[in-house]
Amino acid sequence: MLPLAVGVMNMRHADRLDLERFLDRLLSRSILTDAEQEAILDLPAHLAEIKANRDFVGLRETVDHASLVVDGMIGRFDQNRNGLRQITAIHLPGDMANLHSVVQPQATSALQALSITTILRVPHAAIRTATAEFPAIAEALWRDCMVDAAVLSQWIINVGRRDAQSRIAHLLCEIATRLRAPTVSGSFTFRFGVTQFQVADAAGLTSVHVNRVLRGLREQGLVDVRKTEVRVLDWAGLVAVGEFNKNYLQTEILPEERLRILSPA
Amino acid sequence: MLPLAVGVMNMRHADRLDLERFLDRLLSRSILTDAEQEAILDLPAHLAEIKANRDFVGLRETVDHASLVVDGMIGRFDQNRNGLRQITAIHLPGDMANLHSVVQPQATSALQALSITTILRVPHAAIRTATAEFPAIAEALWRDCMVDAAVLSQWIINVGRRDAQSRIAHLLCEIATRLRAPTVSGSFTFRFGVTQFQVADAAGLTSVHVNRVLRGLREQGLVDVRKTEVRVLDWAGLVAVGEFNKNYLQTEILPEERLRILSPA
DNA sequence: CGTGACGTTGAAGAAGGTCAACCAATGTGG
DNA sequence: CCACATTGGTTGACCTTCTTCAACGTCACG
Repeated sequence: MLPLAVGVMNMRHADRLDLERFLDRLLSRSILTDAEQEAILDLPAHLAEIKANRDFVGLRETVDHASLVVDGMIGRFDQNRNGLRQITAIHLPGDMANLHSVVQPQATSALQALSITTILRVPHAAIRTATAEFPAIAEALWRDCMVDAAVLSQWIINVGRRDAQSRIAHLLCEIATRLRAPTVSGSFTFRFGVTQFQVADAAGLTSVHVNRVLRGLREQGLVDVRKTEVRVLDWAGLVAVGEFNKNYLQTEILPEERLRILSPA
Repeated sequence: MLPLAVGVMNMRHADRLDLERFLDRLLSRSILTDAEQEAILDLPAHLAEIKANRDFVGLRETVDHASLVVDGMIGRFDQNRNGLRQITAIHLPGDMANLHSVVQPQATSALQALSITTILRVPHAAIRTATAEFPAIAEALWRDCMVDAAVLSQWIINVGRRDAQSRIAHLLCEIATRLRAPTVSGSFTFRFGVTQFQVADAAGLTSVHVNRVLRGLREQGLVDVRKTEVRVLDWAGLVAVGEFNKNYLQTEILPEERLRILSPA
């Protein structure tokens, strides 16, 4: 029996670590008391593994849990009548991929793993119980959804008003920043695991053109995008080409700027 | 003193009517008790008139009130380094243009009136008081923000994966539907007041191309877009060209599908 | 009756898409 | 361990869509 018990212990420990990452994200913008933080870490959850290119939430499906990304990447997909696909959002480890489903359980777009991905499913029921007891948690979750919305809105200007090179550079800058990669002025590397097809779906381009643009970026000494990793060669240059300004990601909110408005601490 | 008193009465009455429109919007998706509804109708507010093309919320500005559109149209603007502008969202009468500012007061994009517009400013402080007393109000507001986010995500597939004709047709269908214009199968008309420049900024095109596409739509007998109004000639045709499916707008939620999850009624 | 904002049109060019072929890496079954 | 299939990447030739630039038209308003 011992090995099983240890296994369960490890499992619970791992869940808590992943929830901690989500909690950190909330705490970077909102203020929560110790009891509230504990309530989030105590959320029940179970791990699941999703194979690449598999929808795990279908269009118009009604879900009863939110999905915390643990490892890998998830895309939100829509498509037009010709079957042309468009990724409208990308979710990275630590993100709750469909937090909005807590108040709006019917999905308006599909969720698909971009590469093999592990998620932690958190039941809506548990989240609702926590928010009912602690309204400040609802506020923190609402605010988190609003950060996602700000990212959506940048995505619109990206596909609407930037050329292919800028667009892809911006996308790479955003992912590097959200992954908290060490964006030093020189060169650094982060894991990627996304095909050129998927980049095309995110940028609203064809994979053929993505291929050519990536070559261009490589030849200019800005980035080298490989199948498994991205090697940034000139961060400052990439930021300039992508017109990237990380302000909208709201990752660097000072402690005194964090908010708690709907109920006193 | 009488005329003044009547004036004030009318003023208060008018405010309440406008808040009622906002409340109707909330009630179409959320369940609120009589007391909660009353709390929303009692929100303090004051009218303001905005001239066309005037920013009334600047980028990175911190606001202390939300803006309910009473009449006219408001656009959310972003722009790239070359000054190319992109409208990322349009707000119509009955919409709270920056409801998200309640939990996130620093604006990540600017708000500008598209034509002469009157708004009702509702102080954050009052909204916060109402949500603190009634958490279900917070839930309804959060859900409303999520509908806006679903619209943003459709906007991405619009600019990312549709050609100019589809894109503009989709935009017109969305506005007609959100205005609750009588979208009968035949022809009907709705007020517009948006220049071709602004349509171009919304669609991620140039105004020259918008002009040509509008001519094409007119010649196909689908719509006639004038300066002051849009005359839809063949709604079904326009919907087909724009690949428009109003599901994402969530305007037709049945009473039994409306939600109230974070606190009991 | 001018002036400015908006709409309209044409000609030329650039950005990106389409089609098609081929290559490289990985995985799989015999 | 090899033959083959599959997936993703690379490249070229050609074509379409949209942009750019520039001019001119038209309507409303002071």
